Amino acid sequence: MDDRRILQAIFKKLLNAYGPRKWWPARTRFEVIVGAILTQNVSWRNAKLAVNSLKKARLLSPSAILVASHEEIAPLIKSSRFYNQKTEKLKAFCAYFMHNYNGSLDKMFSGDMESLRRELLGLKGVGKETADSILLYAGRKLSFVSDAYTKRFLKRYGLNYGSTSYEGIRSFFMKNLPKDLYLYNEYHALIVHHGNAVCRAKPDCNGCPISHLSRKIFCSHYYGSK
DNA sequence: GTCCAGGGCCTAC
DNA sequence: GTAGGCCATGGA
Repeated sequence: MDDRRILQAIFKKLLNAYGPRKWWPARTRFEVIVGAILTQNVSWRNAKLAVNSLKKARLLSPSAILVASHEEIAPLIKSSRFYNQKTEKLKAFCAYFMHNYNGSLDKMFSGDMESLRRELLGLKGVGKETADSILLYAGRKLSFVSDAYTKRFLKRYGLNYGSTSYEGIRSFFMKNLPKDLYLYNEYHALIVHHGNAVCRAKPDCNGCPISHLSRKIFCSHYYGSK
């Protein structure tokens, strides 16, 4: 089987086993962006607590975040860890967003995807994973999200012998998957779910829905090799 | 008590 | 280009 077929077969098995993950769990596109920043290196549970605190304080809008002081925002997002840095990241994004797009998500996402990606990457606090999450889950753009889970996933199942850098992994998926938003959306979410909830809970691979598809049967605990 | 989550920045080499 | 320190919560 070539890479395309393997990726499709794995997706079908994951989707069948776990069902649609329905990402991103947010009510609005702006909430997706805030969540993407707040979930950096912290569990989604803790990030969500912070999002809800902002919402409760009526600070879940670009203009409100821009006007509010650091001292107002930071305590509200304490649960998301690194709250001082994340306060500045949120304010930096909102300043950029209001200044360049007048607070219009439609306007921001209307142009060329790769140039918007470069723009987002130029912002303080927006790295590759966050930029791609924003593009895919808030902008519905065909930008595949890679991360540490994806890297371990490919290693474990013996895929992608090429570059294992972030960009290498991203383009591996984008080259070998049909250009389908639903597929991009669910694939990343399923990899995270599989690595997080299942492989970590059952390190012996008992019940793993895709180990039989692996080129390199490697069922020891893949979290041992970050 | 330890470990680690849906990272990114900065600096040193 | 990459390795390491930093940021500094909350649940298991």
